[in-house]
Amino acid sequence: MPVTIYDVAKAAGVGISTVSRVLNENTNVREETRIRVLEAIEALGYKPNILARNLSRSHVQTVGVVLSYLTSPFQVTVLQGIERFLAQAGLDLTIFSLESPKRRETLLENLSHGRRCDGLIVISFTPQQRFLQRFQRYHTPVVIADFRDERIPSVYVDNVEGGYLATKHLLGLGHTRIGYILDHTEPPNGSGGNEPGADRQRGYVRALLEAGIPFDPMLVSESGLHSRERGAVAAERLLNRADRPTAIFAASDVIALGVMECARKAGLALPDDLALVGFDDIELASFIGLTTVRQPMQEMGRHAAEIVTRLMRGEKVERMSRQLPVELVVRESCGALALAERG
Amino acid sequence: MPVTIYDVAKAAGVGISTVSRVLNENTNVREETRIRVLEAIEALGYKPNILARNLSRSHVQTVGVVLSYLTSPFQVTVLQGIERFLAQAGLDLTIFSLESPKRRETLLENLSHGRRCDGLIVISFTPQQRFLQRFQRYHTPVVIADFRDERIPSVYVDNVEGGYLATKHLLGLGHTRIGYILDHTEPPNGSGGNEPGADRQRGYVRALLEAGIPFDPMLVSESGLHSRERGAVAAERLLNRADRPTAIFAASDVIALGVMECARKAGLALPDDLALVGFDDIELASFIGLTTVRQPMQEMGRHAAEIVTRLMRGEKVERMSRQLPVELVVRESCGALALAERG
DNA sequence: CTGTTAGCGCTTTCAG
DNA sequence: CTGAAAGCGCTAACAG
Repeated sequence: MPVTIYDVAKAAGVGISTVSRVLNENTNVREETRIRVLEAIEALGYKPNILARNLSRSHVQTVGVVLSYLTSPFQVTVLQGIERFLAQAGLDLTIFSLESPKRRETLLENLSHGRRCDGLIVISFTPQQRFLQRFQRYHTPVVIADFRDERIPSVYVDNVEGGYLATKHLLGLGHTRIGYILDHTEPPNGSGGNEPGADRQRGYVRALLEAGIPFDPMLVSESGLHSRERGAVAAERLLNRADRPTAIFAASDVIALGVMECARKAGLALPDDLALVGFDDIELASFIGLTTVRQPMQEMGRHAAEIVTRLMRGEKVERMSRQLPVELVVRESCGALALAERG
Repeated sequence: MPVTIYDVAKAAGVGISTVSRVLNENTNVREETRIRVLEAIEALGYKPNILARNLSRSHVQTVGVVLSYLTSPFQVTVLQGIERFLAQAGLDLTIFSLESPKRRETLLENLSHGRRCDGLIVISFTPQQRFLQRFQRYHTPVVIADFRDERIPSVYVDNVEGGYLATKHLLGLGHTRIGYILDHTEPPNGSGGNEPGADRQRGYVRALLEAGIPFDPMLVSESGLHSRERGAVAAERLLNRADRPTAIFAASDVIALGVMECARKAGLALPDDLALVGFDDIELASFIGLTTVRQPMQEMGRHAAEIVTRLMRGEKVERMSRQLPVELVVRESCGALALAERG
């Protein structure tokens, strides 16, 4: 029913390959013929069938993005950066949300087989070796955002530096008992790479040591996830101690939110009773006046998208992996939002 | 290079159509043969080529979601609901972010032509008639979330009721000068349908009238977008008046955030100097203790996804359009986050 | 420059 | 039940 390349060819009085040529902007077509074909296309309202084209070219003009939670402001912001780049590049973006670690396996299993996308961007984790190999066999480039892995192109920040900056700031404020809350130490599926949370901890420890303060493992708490609830629970462990810290460095703003919530319940006022520094600088941070370490989230996405895109086109990419800068953003440390007694 | 259906057929000593049959779980295959084919598939590590399958079946196993901003917590939450449903249904999800109204035209233009997705979910706006027709010609079902349009399946809430509930609550608190901030009155591209913001205003007016308070147009302010910044600007117009309102109903939580920011700058304490009610109940609302009208965002996404999916399969859908309930969630109205003087 | 022809890998009649 | 063969609509050699 729909008009095909044959209809156009017939209408223009040429062969289908000529139509294909003008469609693909191949130069080997006489201007005159080109016009004629274009007119036929216009007249018939012809639109190439993407499915057929995909099969022929064996690609799908799509890049996939694998992220763990659509609920994470950080990941969604990275996604924004990716989306913008891809949109102007004329590529489709399909998202795969993990939600559970087990889905990660099965998803990657599927993804690495069928040609569902021409390139893949993975946010905040690194796929296991076998998947990487399979993607390679299919010539599907994979790049990671927010995670550093020597094996594949990665876009990340200097998390050690970030942790250092945050801690240093707290130290500068006169704090000596500084807690640290991270998501988790162990990579969920033990597949190499540098966990951001662990790196931030290294920076934290380094700053401590430089200031002559011994590292106290009891001051580190794991939340498991980057979520407010879990952050609050992790904070509670720290804040319930007799020798509770006077300041906390949270590995993400979302966790910091949990800390705030916990502090509020405990009747601790920020920043007087408890100083707080987050990480990421999500949109919300400026609203609540949270001091944090800013990561260029959109930029990360943009770079990752640019890299996969070029790799997909077979272009040579100069810097396959890129480290982006972090920056400490000092705010009133939630002072603007003082506590009020609950009803 | 990769193993095809022919390789499997040869290895199993059958014809390719038989392999195809077992692949598609067609019953007309002798159990014995089936096993043999399955073994060959296993042995060769065969994976069907999706591109070829797509061309043959002329579909892509993908549904597209068109949203205006990936920065909108509301839309992202609806997206979550969609994603969950689609993932378990084994369908891919590709997202199209608008960002600018002009992109909307070109995007829909493209989308409505090529078979890039088998179904489409549009969030918070309604496509123009010509696009709808084109999608219909291609048998691509379109459903809308967060917008009601008689022409196509829509999932929405009773916004009039929502506005009524919010206003009624404020009235109950003793307020008589209640402001209303909405995104915009005019549909950006004048394409019919019921604008949520306008409906909420109807509920607002109704509540006012019922309480014997005349509707004052000067108490309504437009922000243009659902954004904190724009919300703050719109709030400023209201709050700068000599006869400023003592309460504000914001058409979204994000706008309410802007109102809070504005109030903070103006030195107004919530909820004492200014009462506030938002709309949506985004994740953040509970954190800051904002009273709001909850919409079941994930549910909206889920329903929309379910409807397109069934429509794609040619199934009959009982209720093509669905209205979901709204609910007033009373919180301390930001009282928990009292003001503190700025440095 | 341009037309012919052979696939891309799978689904789907249509005969056996 | 099963195989042969004809597409799906487009791209890409390969001859002119």
